[in-house]
Formats: sequence, C-alpha cells, structure tokens
Amino acid sequence: MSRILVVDDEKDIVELVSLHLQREGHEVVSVGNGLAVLPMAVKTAPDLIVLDIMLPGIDGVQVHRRLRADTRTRHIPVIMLTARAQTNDRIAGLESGADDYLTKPFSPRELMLRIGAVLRRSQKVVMLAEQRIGEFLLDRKNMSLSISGKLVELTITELKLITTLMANPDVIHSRSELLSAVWGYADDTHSRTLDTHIKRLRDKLGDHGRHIGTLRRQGYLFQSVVGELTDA
Amino acid sequence: MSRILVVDDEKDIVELVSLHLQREGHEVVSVGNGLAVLPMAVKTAPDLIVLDIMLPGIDGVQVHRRLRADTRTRHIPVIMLTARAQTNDRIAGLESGADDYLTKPFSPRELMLRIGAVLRRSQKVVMLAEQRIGEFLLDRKNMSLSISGKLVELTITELKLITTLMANPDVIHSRSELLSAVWGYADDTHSRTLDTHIKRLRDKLGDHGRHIGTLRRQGYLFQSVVGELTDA
DNA sequence: TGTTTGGGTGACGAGACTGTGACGGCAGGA
DNA sequence: TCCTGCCGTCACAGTCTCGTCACCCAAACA
Repeated sequence: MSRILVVDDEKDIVELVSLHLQREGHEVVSVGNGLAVLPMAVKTAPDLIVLDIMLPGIDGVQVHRRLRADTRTRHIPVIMLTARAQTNDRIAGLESGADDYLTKPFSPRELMLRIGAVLRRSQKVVMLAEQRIGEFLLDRKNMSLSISGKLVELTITELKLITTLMANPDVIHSRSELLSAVWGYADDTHSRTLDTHIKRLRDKLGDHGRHIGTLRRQGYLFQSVVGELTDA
Repeated sequence: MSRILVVDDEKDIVELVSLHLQREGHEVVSVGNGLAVLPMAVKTAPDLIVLDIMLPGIDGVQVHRRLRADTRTRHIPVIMLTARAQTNDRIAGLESGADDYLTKPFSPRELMLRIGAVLRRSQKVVMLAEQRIGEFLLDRKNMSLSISGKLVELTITELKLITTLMANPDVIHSRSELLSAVWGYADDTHSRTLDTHIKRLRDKLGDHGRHIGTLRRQGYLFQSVVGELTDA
C-alpha cells in the first residue's frame, strides 16, 4: 500500500519491522547508515520514514534535519525511534519536529498503529495553486484574484467569499454554506451581512460581477458563463 | 506525450488532426457525436479536448458547458473549432470560456501550435492544501493557521508573511524578498514596516514565536526546529 | 391585482489594521 | 572599549473594513 523507509543499524529491528510492514501490504526499503538516508529517500520517495535516533556516525536528529532541509524529502513524515534510557532523545525526537516517536523497546503492534495513524494523517490533499475560470484567475499562492491579468484588490472577506464560490463554479452555494465557509457561523441566515459582501464583491468586479448569480431562496453561485442563469 | 480528445463529426478533419498529433507524440482519442463527449472524456481523462462547435444534434457550446459542469472534466482545457462563416460562433467560442479557438478552415500547423500553447499554459501547479511543520498547521484552503490544533487569528498581512516564511522553512528570506512577496514592494528595505509585522506575528504566536528567527543583515526565517539557529 | 417574502442598496459608526517615526538596545567590528 | 549599524519595541493616527440598520425593489404567490 505505502512505501516505507526503515532506518536502523540493528538488523534484527529492521527485519522485525519489515516483516510486520510487509504483512500489512507495505513496501519496505531499509538503510543502516545515516548518511545514506537522504539519497535513499530521494531515490525511493517513500511515504514515511521510520528513523532510529541512535545511528553510528550521525545521529537521527541530524538525519532528520537534513531530510527537512531538502525540498525533495521535506514532506515525508518521520517516526523516530528513541532509546528508553535516553530521556533526552525523547524530547529531541519531538522537538526535531518528527511526526511521532516511539521508545525502544516497542511492540511491533504499536509501531504499526502509529504508522497507520501518521500515514492517515499525512494523506496530503493537493489543490491547484492557480484556478482559472474564464477571465478569472484565482492565485491561491499569493491570495489574490486577477481578471484578464489585472489584479483586483479584495479584502480578506471578499477573497474568502469568491474563493468559496469559485471552488465549485456553476454550483449553488446556500447562504448557510457561505456563512459557514467564510465566517464560520453555524446558521444565522438572516442578517444582511452576506448580501452586503456579495454586493461589494460585485462592485469591485465591475462588469464581471455578473458572474456572481443569485438564486432566490437558494443561494449564490459563480457562473463560468454569463448570460441567463444555467438551467442546472 | 499528452492524451488529446478530438471531437468532430467530419472524419477527414479527425484523421488529419490525429495524424499531426500522433506525429508529435500525442495519444489521440476521437468522438463524432456530441453526446458521447462527456462519457468519453470521463473515461479517457484527456489532457486537452479539441471541440468542433458544429456538431449534429448538440452544438459544441452545449457540450463545453456540460464538460465544465462536471467535476471530473472541469479542468480539462478545450480548444474550440468554429466555422468561418459564423462569426457569432467565434464569439460564442470565446464567451463559453474555451481556452482557445480556431476558425475553420485552419492549418494543421496552427492547431499544433495552439495545442502546444494551451498544454503549456495548463500545466497545473499543484500545492499542498495543508502544510504542517511541527506544531504549525497552515491551512491554505481556509487561509488560516493553527498551532497544536488551536486556531491563531491572523490578519491578512500576517498570514501572507508567515505563509511566505513557511513556504521554505529553515531558509533565509531577505527583507526585500519578504517585502516583495507580502507587499509587492520593489525594494524599500528601510522602513520599520517589516519588523513591526514580524513582531506582531511573534506576539500572536506566543511561545512559538521563537520559530521565527532573525539573521542579522540577512533576513528572517521560519525555523522548523527551535533552539540555536541552524548552521545552514 | 394585492400581498408577502427575500434580496439589493446606501449610509454609518465602531473597531481593526496598517505604516511610520522615535527611541532604545544589542551585536559585530575597529 | 567604543562606535556604528541593524533590529526590537512602542505609540499613534489615518485609513480601511465590517456588520448592521433602514429602506427599496422585484419576484413569487394567492
């Protein structure tokens, strides 16, 4: 299911862990030398790294830092294995920003559970850095909107509003949905707040404000095509 | 190289276009019936669709709308083929939000050029919807930052600032770089503006403010690990 | 046609946000 | 040790932003 890189110089541990991981359907890559971790991680692009803090030559924290410093390995979650005796390692493991840690000796079952948890947690959700609908270009990276290449100056509220609408163009967004997405309100569907911001947004968009449609008693929507409202 | 769906009821055109596309290393799928476009697009997930506006039964604009209305095909760029005689189609092709259009008859070379341009333009840049560094969780979707699950209320300026810093943790961001990224300033490296916002940000982060480090005469950085400054 | 309901619009005041200048302090170099 | 340059900190005033209210208008409905 996932590819996991196990870093430990103790062959027994590597074998034990590998066995359990493979039994759960994971692919295992292993390395015993700390200096080989980064190259191996780059080469195999694992979904998770199990990293022993005690390694000959270079310690795990250093290895972890190098992984974090490299763009290619930065996003890979790491579970630290620390020795029971060294309480400091425990702290180091956490402080170094590892996604989780485990104290040796550990039960394979616990490691499996933690790996499962971290993998679940690290299911990265990707989004488009830029979204283009007709003349509209939403730049999520720079948190800005431009129309036909011209930057439109929006306040944070307006930006959140149009971002929500543009996330699903031609789909009706109810008042409560928008209030929830932009303001975090539970319901309160009565005030004029939403209407006012819709108006401000439309004004700033000028002619293109027509892309924001109203469906009476239903909500608002961003229309990718202006004209009559889509019959959807 | 790319998979391209060609939609036209004229077999000559389909063959001509296919020939040229294949010559450039593209994979070609074709459909003659407008109603079959959406299912085919869903099935084959092409990187681009060349769509004739004149189709028997259902016209290209309608087909385009359906493609746009479906989440699975929404992001696929479309090049419209319009007939010379119908000037209105030309406008319809543009207004419908097609990524480009071409008037029949066209030279295969021009179509190839436009396809190349659209493909290049549509190389979607993906980003992580959430970025996690230690206790920090940057939610780009909701434009918010939380630390250990607790939401930190930031102004738009502060948010842009920490977003920029967190985009490349443990990397020094010069004053001019930050001023440019957050404020769009060209240089103006002298005012206290940046310092003030850095301070406000640190204050709001509380203890975690220590993650924002200062490198005298060099700039600021987001440290994934607190303690001494990284020697990088 | 009259009534009801829901959205559009404009104005306004409270409060938030921002950029700046003054000043102090620390670090690095002479 | 002193000096200089750079950053931290603070206070402040101007501006922006936001939510609300009152009122108007149009659509839906009886």
